[in-house]
Amino acid sequence: MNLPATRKELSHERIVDAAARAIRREGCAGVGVAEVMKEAGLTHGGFYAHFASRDALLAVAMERAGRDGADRLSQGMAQRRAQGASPLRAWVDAYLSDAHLAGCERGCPVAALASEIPRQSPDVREAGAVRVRRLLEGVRQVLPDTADEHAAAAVTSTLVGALQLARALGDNAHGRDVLASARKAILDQYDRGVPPAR
Amino acid sequence: MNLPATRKELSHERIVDAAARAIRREGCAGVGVAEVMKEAGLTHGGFYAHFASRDALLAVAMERAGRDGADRLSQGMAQRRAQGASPLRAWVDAYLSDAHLAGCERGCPVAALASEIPRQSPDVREAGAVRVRRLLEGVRQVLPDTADEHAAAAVTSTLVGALQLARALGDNAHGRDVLASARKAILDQYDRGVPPAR
DNA sequence: TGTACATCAGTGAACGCGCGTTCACTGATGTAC
DNA sequence: TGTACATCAGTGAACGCGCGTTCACTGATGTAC
Repeated sequence: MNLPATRKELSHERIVDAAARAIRREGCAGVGVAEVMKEAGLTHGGFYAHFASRDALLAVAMERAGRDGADRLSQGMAQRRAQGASPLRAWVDAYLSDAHLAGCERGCPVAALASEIPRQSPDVREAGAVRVRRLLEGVRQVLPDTADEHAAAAVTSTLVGALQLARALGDNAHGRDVLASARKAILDQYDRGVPPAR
Repeated sequence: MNLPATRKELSHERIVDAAARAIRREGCAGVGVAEVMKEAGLTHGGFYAHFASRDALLAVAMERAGRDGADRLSQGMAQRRAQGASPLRAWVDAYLSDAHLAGCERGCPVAALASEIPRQSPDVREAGAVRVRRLLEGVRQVLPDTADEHAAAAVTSTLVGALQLARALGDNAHGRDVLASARKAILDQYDRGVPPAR
């Protein structure tokens, strides 16, 4: 991954990174070519040397946002794991954290964009579907072996839904209540055997 | 409600109804003044005799979509109640039905729009927050008395999240799996005492 | 009941702006000898 | 090592289109007498 990196490749990285933030912050419809290029320190004219179209950028941005979101989530998880939390508890706490509630721009693109995905172009829809599948897989891996086959989909639904409802409520205090409720429901049902670490 | 109804009031109804469908079908960004007016059987020029701006229409459309979605949900619930299902089971089955998965345009606007709400104008955000609160309240009312104070928020999160993930997956078969998983998780946890009616 | 007029609801052309996309051009980087 | 040239990456003006919004006008509805 850390190959020589030409000047163009460095620019490309900055564009994708800016777009991955913009798509989560502004939504698919809010991503503008000129704005993204400006945020990458370039002018809009050069865009089409990097991407065939705005839609092509969106698909790549969706993928990048997923990996970036997963990275941040892993960091949050690692902290809680170090404090003795089970994998599931660490994941849930990181996903439903205040930082994730407020930090849409750096968070999970599924939570930030889920309801828009079905309305996007085929490439973007496919990239979105991949992010959903990855998220389901990630949750499945932190669930205890005792959880049945349905658990991952149900838990992922609760996580994504809770973050969206909390954000949609606007009021941060009510939003945090929703996150806390979802957290409690998930852990009561799937993390009973493990004692809370704190 | 069934007052005389002038010609203008009838037109107004048609505009709001068309917008309430459009906002769920196309998303907030996809609602166009001209398209809505056309769907209402009018030309775009007359729009500003009915609304101060496109944004004002969106706020009203959000509210109307919520009531329309609740009406449809009630119909689906009534059928299942007649078959002997508990209120919770009837609600969950109606909300996670194949009809709701496919029929975004006539369904719950929270499921159709949740991730877009935080990015809308203040009026639309407020209308969206009201829809979320109403949905939470509706779920609370069908939960058994034994459910704790957190249950409504957790169950609502699961319902909304499941529908969005299912739609985002694109593939209807996988989508139905997600809905079935969410349904099972909710009913196992909150509807244990009541025997399945079918 | 009939006529003249005022008001109302809607029409459709036009305006202005934002945005995706194109393209001729520039300055920098790299290569040949 | 130095010079000449080719290629590359990015610039910024311009184009075209869609869309929200405005407005002068029209035809229909309702009212006064």
